[in-house]
Amino acid sequence: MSSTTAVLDVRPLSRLFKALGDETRLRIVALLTHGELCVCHLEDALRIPQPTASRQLAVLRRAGVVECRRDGTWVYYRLARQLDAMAGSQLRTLVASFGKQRLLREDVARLQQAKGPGSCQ
Amino acid sequence: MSSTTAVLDVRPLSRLFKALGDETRLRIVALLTHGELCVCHLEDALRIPQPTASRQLAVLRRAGVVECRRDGTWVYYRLARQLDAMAGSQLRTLVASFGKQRLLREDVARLQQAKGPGSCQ
DNA sequence: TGCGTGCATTCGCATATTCGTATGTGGCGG
DNA sequence: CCGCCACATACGAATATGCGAATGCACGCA
Repeated sequence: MSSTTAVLDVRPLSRLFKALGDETRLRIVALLTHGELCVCHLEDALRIPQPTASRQLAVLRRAGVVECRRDGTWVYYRLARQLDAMAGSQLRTLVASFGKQRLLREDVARLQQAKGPGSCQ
Repeated sequence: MSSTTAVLDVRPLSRLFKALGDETRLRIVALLTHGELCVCHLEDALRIPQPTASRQLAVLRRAGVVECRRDGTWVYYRLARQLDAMAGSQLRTLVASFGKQRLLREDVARLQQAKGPGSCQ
């Protein structure tokens, strides 16, 4: 009856957008679009200091955008599967857009092979 | 050669996400998904004070998310066509998601007919 | 057990965002 | 011309967000 009741919960979506509304975080997501990366890779690729990388990754993690996996000394980040349907649609659209950026793809490939296949040693 | 050069300009996209990263603004966009509305409609539907509506609409306008048209005393807002390709994709995905929300559609329809067909008189 | 490395967190400060309140502006009617 | 209406904008206070610098923590290794 009343249109004041939340007929649509926009909170998951607004949380996603808030996390993506920062250039550094968006560049991180762009890189992760092409596969998982560890923090040192992101620092190198984006030329950002280590605490910045770590902090922005924490923001993305708290927003459910990324998740991480520890492998010995290194921590690998990847995009997380979205629980909210609309958030999932938006992130899939974003991944599709970034996937079309050839230069970005090449950047990531160069980055990964420069660091050796699959690790940071 | 250097991967520091901005291989991908994320600024238009981050501007869009920053604008959408607020619950009130996202609810406004959700309503505008179904057609243009004047400010007083938005105030009523969202139960927000007038300066809040006006301010958030200004934020959306400066971010290029919405545009407005003056009709006498009233100002009608609608979603704006996106210049940036990736921003356009995101907004289209959002519109598609919101369009599937039946309750929201009904809310808007009720709102518009309660206010009379096409104006605020 | 001590040290180095990769990553996370804390602190302090500068800047940005949000909201309520008050005020300004433009258009219409009397 | 005056007053009303819809809407926009200018404050000021509270809160949030950003970064650099420093510190903490976990893991691997000698």
